[in-house]
Amino acid sequence: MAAERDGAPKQQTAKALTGLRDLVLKGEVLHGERLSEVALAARLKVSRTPLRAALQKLEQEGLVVMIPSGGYAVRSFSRQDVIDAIELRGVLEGTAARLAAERGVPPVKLKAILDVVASLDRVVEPGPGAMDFGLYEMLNERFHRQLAALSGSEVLSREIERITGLPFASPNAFVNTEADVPAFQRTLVIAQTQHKAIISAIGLREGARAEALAREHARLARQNLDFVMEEQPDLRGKVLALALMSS
Amino acid sequence: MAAERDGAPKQQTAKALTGLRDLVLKGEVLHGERLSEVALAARLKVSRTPLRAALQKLEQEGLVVMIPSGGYAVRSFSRQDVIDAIELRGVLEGTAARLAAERGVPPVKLKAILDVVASLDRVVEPGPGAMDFGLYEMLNERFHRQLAALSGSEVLSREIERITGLPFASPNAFVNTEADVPAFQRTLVIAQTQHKAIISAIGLREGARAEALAREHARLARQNLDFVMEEQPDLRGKVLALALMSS
DNA sequence: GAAGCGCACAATGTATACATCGCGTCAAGA
DNA sequence: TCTTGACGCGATGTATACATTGTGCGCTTC
Repeated sequence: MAAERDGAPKQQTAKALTGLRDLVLKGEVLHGERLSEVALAARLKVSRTPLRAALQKLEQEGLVVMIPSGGYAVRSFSRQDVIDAIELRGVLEGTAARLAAERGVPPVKLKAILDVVASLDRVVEPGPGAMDFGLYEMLNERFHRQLAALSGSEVLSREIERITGLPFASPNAFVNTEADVPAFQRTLVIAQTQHKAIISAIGLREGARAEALAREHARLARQNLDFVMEEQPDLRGKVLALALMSS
Repeated sequence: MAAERDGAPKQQTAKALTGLRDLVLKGEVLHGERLSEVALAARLKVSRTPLRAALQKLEQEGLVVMIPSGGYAVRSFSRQDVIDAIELRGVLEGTAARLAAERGVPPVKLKAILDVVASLDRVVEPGPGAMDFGLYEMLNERFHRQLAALSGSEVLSREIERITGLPFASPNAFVNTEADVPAFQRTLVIAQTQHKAIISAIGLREGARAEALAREHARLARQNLDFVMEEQPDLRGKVLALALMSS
């Protein structure tokens, strides 16, 4: 049959995409390993056509690379790559913050992101029970997405979304790890302070400050990376994204 | 036949890619127009499969967008989009310059880009004959490519290459126009001065200065854009890239 | 006459068959 | 024993056939 009976036809490529991403992120395919199209197609229960489309999209996302002779392989990231991706996110988000400050943002949008900040406050503040990390991730992602939108630049937002797609460059990349280490929980408080400062700077039209703050905010991720790599290497397994790192 | 007899099989997708890019850049397909796969495939003498691959790559490059209901359409860029893309190139190249300065670059690489600068000097300096704009474009592109490489960051270089792929964000976007307007030739002298200053700052490990200079360097493109749009609208036709602008 | 429904066409999304190219293996010769 | 060549397998790249979905037009009805 040309299209599937049960599953929703036309979403085969989405199925292949999410399936492939999972395989890569969970490390079920190793670095440099050549990705056999037929094997993957059989494994994901899709045809080769949507699978190749998914492979192409993953190449665009940067998770796989083309082999000169043909086909694709899982990309392996050096530690320097991870550092650079985090730095780049800081630069891009910094630019978004600066443009938002320089160009001004409509009050309704400012209010919306302030609401997110307030919600984050309630999550971060030490309460009786354990912190809801899932909720934190959701709100944190929303904050960063809205920050990108504040720039008013479609081009920039797209680029931020791209770099954020790299799993270890995501704003939430190290949140999972932090759940187990009490010292890490304090970094979330620091992050929240920076969130507030960034929005404050934008509201005051202080572009340079907003840019510097957003850059520094991304630096937090690098601190966490250094901590995981050098002081607590046993935590590496808990950060899914680092499964892609070669060294 | 499954593959072509005459042409090199496996390069059909490249053929479709370059052909499609030409069609879009030359404005032979209008903004928002739905791109019919069968029609394009027939026009470019390729099958639908490599054509769809090319369409997907062009979407990655940002020249076409997906239609929610399916298929692709030529993306139309607002003037703000063009401005933002230029700004973004400045930010990214600025980051490359800063990282190069902060991290240091091997002397052999510094020497290589200095050679390019010297060659540009010879092209820009007023001589008896007319200036060789083709040579300028080649050297200018090489300078910007090597500048990106000086950062030592693969991630950043890839991103710069991406944004530079947008025709109006290319360092050479407005060079063609300048050939006719004597006043524009002076901007090339200014640009060359900035080239030298950027490399100087990198050599002196002055990261902040290098970043600021590279940003300002991109600003030159925006000046040219403003000039074309507001003072000499008749020149718009000479800048191929601006055929993509809607307003 | 206008609005809503239904049908037919055309377009995309998917599956699969085919051709070519790269790579490994094996054998023969030096 | 090492090197070089050819052969075969398996892989990707390409073409095409098929199913489904979205869209536009015409008809019917109020």
